[in-house]
Amino acid sequence: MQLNRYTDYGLRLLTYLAVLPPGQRASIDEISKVYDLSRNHINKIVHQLGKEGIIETKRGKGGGFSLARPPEQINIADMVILLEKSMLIINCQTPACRISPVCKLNGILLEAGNAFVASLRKYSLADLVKDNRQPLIQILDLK
Amino acid sequence: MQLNRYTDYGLRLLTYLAVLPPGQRASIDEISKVYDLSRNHINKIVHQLGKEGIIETKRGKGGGFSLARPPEQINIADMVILLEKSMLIINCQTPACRISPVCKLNGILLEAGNAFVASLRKYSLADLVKDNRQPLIQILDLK
DNA sequence: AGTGAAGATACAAATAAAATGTAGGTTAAG
DNA sequence: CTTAACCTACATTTTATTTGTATCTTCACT
Repeated sequence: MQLNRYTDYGLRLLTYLAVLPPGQRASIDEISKVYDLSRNHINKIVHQLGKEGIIETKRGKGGGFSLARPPEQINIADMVILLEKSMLIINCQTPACRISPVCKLNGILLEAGNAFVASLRKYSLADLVKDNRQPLIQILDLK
Repeated sequence: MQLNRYTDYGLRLLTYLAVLPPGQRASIDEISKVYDLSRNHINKIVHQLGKEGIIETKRGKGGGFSLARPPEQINIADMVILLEKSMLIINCQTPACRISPVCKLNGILLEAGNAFVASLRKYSLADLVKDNRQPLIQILDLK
């Protein structure tokens, strides 16, 4: 019942980008250093988010990446769903459960999972930065 | 973002007990066989649920266990919280996140976790059995 | 009393998933 | 053509979960 670190790191990364002044780019190196996280993990996340169109990546010297849309338009729920491999709360198939054809548990857990996502959906990246951009800029050593 | 098998098995076990005619007892052997699950895992779950007072266990010949309260009074949310080791959605401490003092993410995820639990809280063990006791009895080979 | 069936308890091993690491490829700026 | 950046693939390590083995204790029945 815990999100993967991959997802966690992804959200930290997106927070970083939300704080970054528009027009500026971040690099994998920069982010893995400031948060002290596995460079490779950040690498993978950047790659995925790039493919998914959440961030715009630029190769080569002076390259890097930045949010593809304004933070207001990037929803937390979407990001969690994207980064987390699976949102299934239980797996009735493995190991197979013989009562699954008549079991109501799956529906109940599905509903709860939806409630989780619906709650997240109230927030966007902008909410992560609202009212605390300055302290974030300082801690993240930006500008 | 998935419950442990331990929790899953625990819920299957509780479903079994909810279907069981009042006054009857189940055994570890019986349950691990009918669901085809690790005997040891079921053993541990029975032990925990016994300690927590959810089920009443009886040692010795003719022993076994059954629900300590009527299914209506056993809430799904409570069972998930009990069985799952931790309900924390992320861990800002390990690996430590330097922005955590000013980070709003934790609060947002906490709120979502609460929404998850609140959704589960609408249901009790009785709801798992309502309207499908007969097919369950058949599949579980009871009586 | 003795036997067998049941849960209680402890620890060890195996498995799977996640996290991390290494290496080289590709692109683009200067 | 060199350097800085992302891209891609694969290998390794670590951790948590799951499963297994063994023994102890309790209790009913003979």
